[in-house]
Amino acid sequence: MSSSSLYRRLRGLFNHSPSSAPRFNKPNPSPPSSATNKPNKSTAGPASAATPPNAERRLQNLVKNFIKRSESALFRRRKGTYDSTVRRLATHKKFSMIEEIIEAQKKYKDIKDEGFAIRLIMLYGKAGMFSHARKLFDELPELNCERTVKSFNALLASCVNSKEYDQVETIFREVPQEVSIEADVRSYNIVISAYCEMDALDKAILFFNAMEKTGMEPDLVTFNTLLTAFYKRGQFLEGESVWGMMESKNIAPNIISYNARLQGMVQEKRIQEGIGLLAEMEEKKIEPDVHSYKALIKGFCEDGDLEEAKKWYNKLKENEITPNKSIYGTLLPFLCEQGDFEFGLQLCREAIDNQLFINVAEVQRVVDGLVEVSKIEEAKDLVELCNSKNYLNFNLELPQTST
DNA sequence: CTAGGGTTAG
Repeated sequence: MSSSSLYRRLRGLFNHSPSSAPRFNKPNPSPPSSATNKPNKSTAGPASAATPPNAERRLQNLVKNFIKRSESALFRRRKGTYDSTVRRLATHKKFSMIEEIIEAQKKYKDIKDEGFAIRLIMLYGKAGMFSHARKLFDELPELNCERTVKSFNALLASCVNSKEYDQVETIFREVPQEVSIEADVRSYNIVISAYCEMDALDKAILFFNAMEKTGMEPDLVTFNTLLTAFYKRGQFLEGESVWGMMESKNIAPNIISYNARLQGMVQEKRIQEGIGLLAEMEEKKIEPDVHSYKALIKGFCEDGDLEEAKKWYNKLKENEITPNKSIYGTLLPFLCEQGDFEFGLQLCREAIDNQLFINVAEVQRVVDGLVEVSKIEEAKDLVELCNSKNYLNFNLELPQTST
């Protein structure tokens, strides 16, 4: 099938769908729109729900230390520290502190490096402070920082990260003209992913088509964005269309593409096809990962097939993949439902070995089940094991038994 | 600077 007929097919799908007006998600619940922090509610009354004084002081110290430490050039390369500090401040809605930290970075020569500037723009975006991101972007020339499509993309991504969805299109359309920058494939990908996040897949496809019309070639990321969006929402046929389009363009799917399709197949109850897809991945030397196995395990759990679910869990282990919390979260309730508490016990022990945060209710269910089948010693061991782990913060108890 | 992902808060 030619690529253009696939395009028509896909477009057709959308023309006939009950296409609705673009739906914008609610704006960020607390987008700081001005440069100043809102005064705390605590001023309105006695010690209420606002940041407690101790926490407030800790955060102030955090900011002070951060600014002090950022005098060191070595420190300024530590992206992770910047990320985690801003994330922490953002969860406490300390936007003026974030501004303080980021503005303090502008006095270092690093700001002439576009990469550094991009990091700061992205930090504002992740904190939900898009207007600050925009301001910094506008200031780059006077800070002697070269401004290319990369910082434009950072600005656009910040817009999406701050969930200022209604601004994305305007930014995409207007900023390049204002500053003589040309959008690239990444710019398009960011806008497409924004539409997908908004659940406006019809707009995503329209934009995808528009992109093609300008002669811009979609890449692997473009396709993965669309594949994930369709398959995740159970629009399997549309996903398959996109997959076919990707093939016709000779873009080789990677693990992300395959996992998206695998999840789509499982959702469609086409588990056997999914197993076939996993085999295809292996043939192509794209090693299935924890998410690939998770898809199959989930499928078999939903199918009530205990043997197959356990089988795929064992295959995951054979391939030396470390299960994550989602594997246990999928399997444990199912094992309890099926009365396989021994296997449940084994999984709990493993999860704890791996220091995973498992769900207390799930573990309690295993404990109760073990007692029900008179495996009192095992139940007791599990209770003690869990309660002894500080990180879990559990306080499990053995259910009463009639002796 | 763009794609998925079962995550603490400090």
